[in-house]
Amino acid sequence: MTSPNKTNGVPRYIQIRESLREDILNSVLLPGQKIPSEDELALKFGFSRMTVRQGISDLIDEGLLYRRNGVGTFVTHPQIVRDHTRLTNFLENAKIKGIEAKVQVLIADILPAKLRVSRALDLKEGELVIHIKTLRLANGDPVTIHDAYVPYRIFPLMLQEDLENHHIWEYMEAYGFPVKRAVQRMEAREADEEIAGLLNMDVGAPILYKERTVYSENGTPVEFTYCYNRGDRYSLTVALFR
Amino acid sequence: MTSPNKTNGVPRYIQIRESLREDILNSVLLPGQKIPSEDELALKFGFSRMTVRQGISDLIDEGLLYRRNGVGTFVTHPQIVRDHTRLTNFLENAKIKGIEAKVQVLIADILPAKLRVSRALDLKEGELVIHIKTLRLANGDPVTIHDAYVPYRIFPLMLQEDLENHHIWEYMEAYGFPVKRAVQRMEAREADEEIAGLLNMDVGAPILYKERTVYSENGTPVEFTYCYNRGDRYSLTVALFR
DNA sequence: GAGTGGTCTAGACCACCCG
DNA sequence: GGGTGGTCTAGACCACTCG
Repeated sequence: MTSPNKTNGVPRYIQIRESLREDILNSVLLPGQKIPSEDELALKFGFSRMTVRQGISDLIDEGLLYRRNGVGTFVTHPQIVRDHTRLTNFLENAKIKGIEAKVQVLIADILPAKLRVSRALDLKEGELVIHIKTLRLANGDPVTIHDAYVPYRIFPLMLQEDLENHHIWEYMEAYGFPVKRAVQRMEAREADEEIAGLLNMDVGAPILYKERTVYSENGTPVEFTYCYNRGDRYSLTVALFR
Repeated sequence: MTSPNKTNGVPRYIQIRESLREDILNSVLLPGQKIPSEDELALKFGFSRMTVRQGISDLIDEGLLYRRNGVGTFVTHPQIVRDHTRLTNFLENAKIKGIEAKVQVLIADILPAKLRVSRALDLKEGELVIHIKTLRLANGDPVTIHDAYVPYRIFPLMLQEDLENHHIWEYMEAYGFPVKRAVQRMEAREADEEIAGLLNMDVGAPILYKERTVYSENGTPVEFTYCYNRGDRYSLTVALFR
């Protein structure tokens, strides 16, 4: 049942990784402390050093450990809120934070892409896009307006889906285009009349304006969205690496 | 001169990596295209497969390639502006974009940390922090105000440095605390009188407000900064991953 | 079944850092 | 010099995907 490269069906580098992670979470290994050397771990687990390295590398990518050449591998100080780096959607986010989320579809139609949208989605100008405009409410208060565009060619049936209770990303994954990354540009703007009306705020009040392009696993752009967020109800946290 | 694990002093996995990168940049390998299998590459370069894998893995981390189990390794569609994900500082950024940058120090003093700052920097309340307030100008126009706080305990000599022509991160690295990551929270706000005056804009105009905590390699928080960016002159681009 | 990536080994030598 | 991570080998078997 168990193949030679696994124990209990779990790859060895994952066993090492999870064992180390547990030691860190349970304060067996403390922040700043050196963990056992790769040779020691290899000996202790009875795995080869390359396998140990793979497990450690995963934790380094996660930011839980860091290596210093010629010195050792150490536990990172755990200050950082590690999430918020992740691309999550409105419904997921609300669930995590225990907020009652609601999505109201304002517009759902199909139209030819304008220049800006076609560029972002790598389409010819005028190629059809699905346009979904939504208002998002948290605990009953409007916080965000989304103007989303997705290529009709890739998702011709998107408008038949339940867009108020499921996020389009779920459907994108089902259609074979799992969402993988996004690039977003933000700036501060004043609310115009339409935005102010929908978000229930004064004209001229500050909003966080955001343009976002979302890409699937293979790099295909699958969504371009203009977002308007209430300045006083919405903040965005991101992590950057050097 | 050349050690057995290198050729021309360059590690083999880096040779493979850069060779593949060049092929992608020069469109020898096109977006969506399958690259040669790991076995083929190993044969072609005369390196072992594990070494080839290491080179490929780097490019996957960069987002240039992606693997599909049992199928192959493919070139990502190159839409994404890959940088902007990186933590860069004002001076570096300006240099890249060819903007003439200037930093004006408004305040540089030492004082006890208030609650917010002490929390972010993991200090006791009242512990000393260095406070550096700067105005940043791009091509002569003010765009950003920074209110930065760094732990006095770690960088007692920071105020002796040339803060207008060098970024504090350079000194942090020299002191053994290389900057590695940051978490920042953003929202849209209105300019108050002080901010409006310094940034040469109207009171009530939209600004992009940002709080940032910067961490060094080992996870120590080394800087906490309040940033006020002109809404009409400044936008921030970030990448997120799922 | 053929081809591909995923995992793993049991070694090896090197470069780096520290006392 | 001794310990550490960095790089590398020449194989191996497995799991997955596709035609």
